Amino acid sequence: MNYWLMKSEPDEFSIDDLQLSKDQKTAWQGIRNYQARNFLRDQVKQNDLVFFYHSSCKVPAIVGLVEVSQAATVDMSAFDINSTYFDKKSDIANPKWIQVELHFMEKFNRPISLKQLKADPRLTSMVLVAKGARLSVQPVSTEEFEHIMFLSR
DNA sequence: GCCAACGTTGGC
DNA sequence: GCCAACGTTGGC
Repeated sequence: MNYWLMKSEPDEFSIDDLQLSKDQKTAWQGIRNYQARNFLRDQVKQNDLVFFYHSSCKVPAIVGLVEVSQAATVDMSAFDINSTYFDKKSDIANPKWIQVELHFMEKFNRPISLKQLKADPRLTSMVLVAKGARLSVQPVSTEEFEHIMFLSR
């Protein structure tokens, strides 16, 4: 079992959008960064737990917990010319981009802001708080996971 | 909206 | 394969 953090801009897709969706599941499409793609392809497994992070918004924060309901499959949005995630250099005979499926678990009563995460001495080695960390799919250690779950209660 | 940090592209 | 130029991310 591994733990992850995945970023989403709430204006695009928020934890509320996921909770209110029909089956509370979403295809996590549009990852167009190789490091993030490699995590999705090689390490993110079914039943892994994922912190849902809101980025590029008023209060950047971990806002909830989701579960990987399906491991890596091909992200077909790369071949959809009408998709915002269309990648004209992507070849359907040799798919490059990967998606997973996420399932809603909970929305935190107490979201944990980036400010709070940065200030916490137990979280100084989190990928998220590292300078210039832009990675949109990133690993979370067991210790970090448990501490953040504690903070959310 | 600014801009620092980072990733990608492409000329050489 | 280097690296300057460019594009993107994302906090502030």
